[in-house]
Amino acid sequence: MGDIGDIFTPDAFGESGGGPLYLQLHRLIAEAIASGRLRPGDSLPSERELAAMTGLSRVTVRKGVAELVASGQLVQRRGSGTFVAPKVEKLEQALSLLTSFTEDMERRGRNVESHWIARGLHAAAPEEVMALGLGAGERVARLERVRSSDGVPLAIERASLSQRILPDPEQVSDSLYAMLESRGQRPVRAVQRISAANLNAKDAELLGVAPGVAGLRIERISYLPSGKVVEFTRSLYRGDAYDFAVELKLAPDGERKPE
Amino acid sequence: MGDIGDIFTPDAFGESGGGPLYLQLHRLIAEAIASGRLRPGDSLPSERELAAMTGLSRVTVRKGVAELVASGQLVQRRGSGTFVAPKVEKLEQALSLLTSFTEDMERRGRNVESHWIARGLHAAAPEEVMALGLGAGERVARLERVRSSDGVPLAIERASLSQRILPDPEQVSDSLYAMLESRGQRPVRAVQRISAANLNAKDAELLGVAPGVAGLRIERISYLPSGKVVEFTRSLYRGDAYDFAVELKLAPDGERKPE
DNA sequence: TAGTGGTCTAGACCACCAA
DNA sequence: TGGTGGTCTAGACCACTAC
Repeated sequence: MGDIGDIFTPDAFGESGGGPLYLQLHRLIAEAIASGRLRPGDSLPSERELAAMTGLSRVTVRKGVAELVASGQLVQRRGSGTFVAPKVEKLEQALSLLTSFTEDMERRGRNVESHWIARGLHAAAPEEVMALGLGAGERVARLERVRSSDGVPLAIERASLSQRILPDPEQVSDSLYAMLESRGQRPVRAVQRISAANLNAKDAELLGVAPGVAGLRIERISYLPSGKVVEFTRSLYRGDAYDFAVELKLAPDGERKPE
Repeated sequence: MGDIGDIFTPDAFGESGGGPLYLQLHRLIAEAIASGRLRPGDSLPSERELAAMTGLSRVTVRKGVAELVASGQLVQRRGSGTFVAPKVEKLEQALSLLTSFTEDMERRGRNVESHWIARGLHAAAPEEVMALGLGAGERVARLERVRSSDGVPLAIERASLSQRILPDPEQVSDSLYAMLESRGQRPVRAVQRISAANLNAKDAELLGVAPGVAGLRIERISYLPSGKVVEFTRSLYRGDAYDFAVELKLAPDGERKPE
């Protein structure tokens, strides 16, 4: 037997002085994962068993486990059990090139799946009017989808384009950029803003992770050579599945801005 | 009186069919914040009061509140109460220029405070040997500090440099880059990797937020003109306080990489 | 000292999944 | 059907803060 039976014993608690009991349990599990005694896919003892093994109440066990679930290290399935989360291979992506998700994935030889959540023409929200520089009453095409690769959901993409640029959103199949290119309206420049946020319940479900897991939020506004705005896209990437890479250069003195 | 008394009534629960009670409470509070009925700095009723007002148990109230604390919307202070988190002004930073935190802040006229956590020479960790390309037995200077502006902690910075480049880490006062420049070893190029992660208890405390809040993790390796590595820095930024901005360009055909 | 959040318990019922 | 996680309760004690 060995492994799991030895990890969770009452001895590890109480006198060890390691603060609250749920934190001690948390640490115990985290260390077992880090050290490889618990490996991705392994199942943990049930909450009730864990409680019996450690001498804690089930409520306390749940609290200790909850944080590991919230940070994506454990996965819980009702009726089934608690498991060590499968390791996600981190994808590295260059951040300074204006490429589309489809192209990125194809370049590294991975397949792409898109699951449409919504696709259609709508009245513009104030945010969209601002970003796209729309006139009064102008409608927007909205493309909302989950992007996956090899069956793993990686990102939620919510794109908005003026109806003038994309009158028929239903025509977009896989690659928006391919579609735009065929219409001679592929953007050549874009500005992105990157921040981090905890995923809410809805977005977490779309990405197949627990609510509260950290996600990368990227807002992109891209432009035609003429300077006209093409798209306004808000994306949410799984924080554990993505690494964005950027190369920085020292600004030449001439480019350093005053103020 | 009005406001707060009206928000939390038993009527809002039970029959409304909105799923688990703690989620209903969560939604109730989140909406009160979003709509401005609860404003930054406002205090919520105590957990016991809230339980009495809503007819829920205190455990359930705590669970409903916990998620808002974990995502940074509420702040709890033991012995004092629960409050709506103060609004943090999001700082925007250009990601394509190789500048230091100190310079960034000065450029926008904000003061900088550094709180040293550790500063000294150590045996190199494997990760550091890799990143810095160290020889056997070579020691590293470690600089670990919390960066704040106007009293608000914004980032944790953990920098490692070869002892050859920075023999005496104690000499670094505020700006590492200023120090390097004075020694003629200012980097001119760097590569960064950006991802998102939930802050652990230790880092969260350093940044003055609740554990589990989303943070932006940035790893930077920077180089001298000669191509030699200067520093390897791992930073954690508060996800709610930072926006990194990048400009993207279409890769000219000649630069597009095969494979 | 009175009130707050932080921890912990024992026990209950439900929804779901697998055999 | 038996076991799993998901929700919920009432009550207790502690550590801390503000007065």
